[in-house]
Amino acid sequence: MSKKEEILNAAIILFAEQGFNNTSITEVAKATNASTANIFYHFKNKEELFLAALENVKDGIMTHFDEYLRGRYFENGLQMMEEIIAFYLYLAGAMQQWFLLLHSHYPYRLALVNDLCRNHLEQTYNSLVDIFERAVVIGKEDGSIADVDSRKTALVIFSMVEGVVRFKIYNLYDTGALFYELIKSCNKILKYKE
Amino acid sequence: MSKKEEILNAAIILFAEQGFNNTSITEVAKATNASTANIFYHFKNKEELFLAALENVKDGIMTHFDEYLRGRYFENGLQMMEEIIAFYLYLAGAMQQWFLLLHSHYPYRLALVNDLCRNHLEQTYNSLVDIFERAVVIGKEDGSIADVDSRKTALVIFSMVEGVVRFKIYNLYDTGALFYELIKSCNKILKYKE
DNA sequence: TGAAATACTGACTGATTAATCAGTCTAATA
DNA sequence: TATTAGACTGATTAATCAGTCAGTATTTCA
Repeated sequence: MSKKEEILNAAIILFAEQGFNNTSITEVAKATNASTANIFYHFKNKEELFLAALENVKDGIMTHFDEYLRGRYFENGLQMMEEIIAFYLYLAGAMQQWFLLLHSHYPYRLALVNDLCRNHLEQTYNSLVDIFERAVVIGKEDGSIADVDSRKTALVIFSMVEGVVRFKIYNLYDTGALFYELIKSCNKILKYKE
Repeated sequence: MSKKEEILNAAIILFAEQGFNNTSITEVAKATNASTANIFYHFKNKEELFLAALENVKDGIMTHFDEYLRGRYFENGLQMMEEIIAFYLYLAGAMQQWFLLLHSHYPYRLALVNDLCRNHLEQTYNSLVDIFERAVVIGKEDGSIADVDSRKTALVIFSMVEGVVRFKIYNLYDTGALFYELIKSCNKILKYKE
């Protein structure tokens, strides 16, 4: 791993755990045995380091999902949705820094004035909702899912899962005990037509 | 309004919009035409100011919900749940600063080392989930809601609503268009037994 | 080997930070 | 009117911050 990658990985963890404004360049430097000047050699300024971290998180999530989905066979759309949710919750636990970074307020504030930041966030979320939507569309075709609005239903289920992820990474509720309830609720939303 | 209350209100807005670490005491002072020294006269330090802000948010949410629920009549538990969700989303829009503060990472990090902070967060969320649970229990009694696990179902629905609130305050998706889908999904979760 | 490009550092700067302190103002009361 | 307590301020501090710069290692390749 190059020094640049090392700095980037340390930045992701520190920004995620302590926030952007509470993480100093000196801390990132100490964590990687680099000088502060070296960090500014690899990254123009602190904001650009954060954007690189956010992009890295985006790529990481996408790569993991692509790898998970590639070549995998699902019985039907409903089962696909269940497994996607399970994988999403697994990933949020295994790569907690990524989701802490995505759940922090800073990038959303930055996105209001920085196009690159807005693009990273949009791409991340749209790709994820797309995966959820794909499961709904497939399920509607094979009959395992009722005739619902694919996009909106995918969004509601995604927001439900994101709510649980937030409880998990913020230590609010024991989400392990909530998992089966989440899957059951998802099933009801998808199976029944109202 | 006393100077102390004025400072507290400004602090809530600034902490919510910019985060704890990105808000300086000087900013709070400027916003209230006070000296920085005066802020430290009313609040021991910056952290205590934040805790006072968090407590104020907790009290505000509780007061608004108490007022909303007091004397109100609901047809049945299912309808009560629908109206609670609608009110929660209304409140999250009207008092956006409160929910921005509650969704920021800082208080959850502070809660790990500060009992008072942990208590504020626990009280806030437990009170809210309690309200959701009450609706489920009432609905199970009057037959409008199926025989589900009251607490867990309340938690899943609450996390779904919190997910949508996050989308709303972070400007991620147009949640107005999602509202009816949210209510429909909630209905399915509560009406059907699996 | 030597030169050029890349990677890296120590020392520094001006700005900003939370917090302190000695002392002033104001309003109520005795 | 004199006393006093609470509210408030200006000036200051030591520490920390992001970012700069001149110069030194290290690597690459002709």
